[in-house]
Amino acid sequence: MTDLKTHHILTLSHLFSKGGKHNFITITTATLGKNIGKSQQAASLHLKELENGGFIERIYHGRTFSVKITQKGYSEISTLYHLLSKSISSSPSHLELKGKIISGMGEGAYYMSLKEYTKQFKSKLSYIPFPGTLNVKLNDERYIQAVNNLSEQNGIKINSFSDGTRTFGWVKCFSGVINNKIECELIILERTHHDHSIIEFISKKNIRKSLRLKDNSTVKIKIPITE
Amino acid sequence: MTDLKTHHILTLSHLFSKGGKHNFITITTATLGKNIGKSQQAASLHLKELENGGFIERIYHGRTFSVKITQKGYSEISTLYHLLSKSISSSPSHLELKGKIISGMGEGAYYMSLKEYTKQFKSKLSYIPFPGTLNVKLNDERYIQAVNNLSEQNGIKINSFSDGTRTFGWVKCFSGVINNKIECELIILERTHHDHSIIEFISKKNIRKSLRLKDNSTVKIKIPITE
DNA sequence: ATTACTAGGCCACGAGTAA
DNA sequence: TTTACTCGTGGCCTAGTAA
Repeated sequence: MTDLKTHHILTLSHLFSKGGKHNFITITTATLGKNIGKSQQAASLHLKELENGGFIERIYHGRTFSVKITQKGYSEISTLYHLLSKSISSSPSHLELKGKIISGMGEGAYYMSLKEYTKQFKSKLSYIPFPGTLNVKLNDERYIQAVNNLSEQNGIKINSFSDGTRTFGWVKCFSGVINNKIECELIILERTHHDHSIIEFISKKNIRKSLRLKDNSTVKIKIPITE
Repeated sequence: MTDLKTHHILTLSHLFSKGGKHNFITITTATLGKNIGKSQQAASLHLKELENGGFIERIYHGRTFSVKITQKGYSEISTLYHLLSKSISSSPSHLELKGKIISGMGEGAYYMSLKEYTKQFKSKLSYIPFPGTLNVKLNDERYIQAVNNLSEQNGIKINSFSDGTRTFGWVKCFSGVINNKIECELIILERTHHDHSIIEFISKKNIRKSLRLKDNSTVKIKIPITE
């Protein structure tokens, strides 16, 4: 009896937006119904229930009435608002991945060492990566999908370039931390189309050495999401 | 089919708070049910409906699953959040009163001219009021009730004092504007207990003269609410 | 343990309508 | 016009239970 029912949220919120917190506002059940996408009868019932619950108070002028939100009504909406606020803004705003170290073909290392890339790394990441990438195999579908989603976000963009013969694609970098210790960047390559079951990292340091990682070692990567 | 149903708000919001925006989170329908104050079955159904609606996506591992909020799910919660945000914060944050000018007994004018009051007015309102109060008769129950509510808020407090013989009560001031023109303060006196059908205003200027008001003239007062 | 089906109750809603 | 009643339908929820 004390809690606000979820189907009253829109109704109460509408009264709020009309200034019902401080003033008795004049409104008909028909227009209220239209505004909350329900019937006149539903609006009438909503008000009755809100009144019984102590969320609003009414003053009648013959058939019509004025309505005002009570302190209790305010705190209910306020509570909900802060609940959502928490959920949205202070929810763990990082992506967490787990996977195992594997050996790559030295391919990533080769590309990332090209001068046109390192120049951009230097200016955009403020460091020149250790020559070599760390390859991590994601063994869980949910991590793969999560990277998939991430890859559609805007990271730090390293532009593509051409040496006259061929084109080298863009690279998107997402800052993160491996095993809570080493700062690194997850790199998404233009050439890697959809398969993110193996991901690559670059860092200022030699990650493998710093963390004493071997093939098959498990690593945990946290990537903060900023929006 | 596209809109989020109100009874799913809590469910989705809970998934959010667990970090479900960026990660696939592992959760059982039983614990989810407990968290949203519903049964395990209801939680199961909610997830099914949210999935069908495209608000979440699931990955199954045998019987259990991981769940993640989709972009669509995010924008729904976000929309609701902003709706509430608008309702709460940018709702007309002023109290509006209407009433008619009446003549007082000169009583308020007398008290408010006492030096111990004017000293405090000078320091707390930055002006010494014109000697005389404007009395306004509120003829609508809703305005009276609104003032009733207001009187329980903290305005600018003018402290009570004693001259040795008797005590002069405190005065609470609420800044406002009469007829959109003259700045003034609604004063709530300690001695006025509950009846706010007649309210009094003080101002730097002579309100009656400035606005050419006579007895029975209708005035409109706006009092901003700051919280 | 887990998810999710079925059955049944209760409640929210809209149509019709009185006042 | 207005509010708000009654009544029927549909949908949300829980209990029980299968897998």
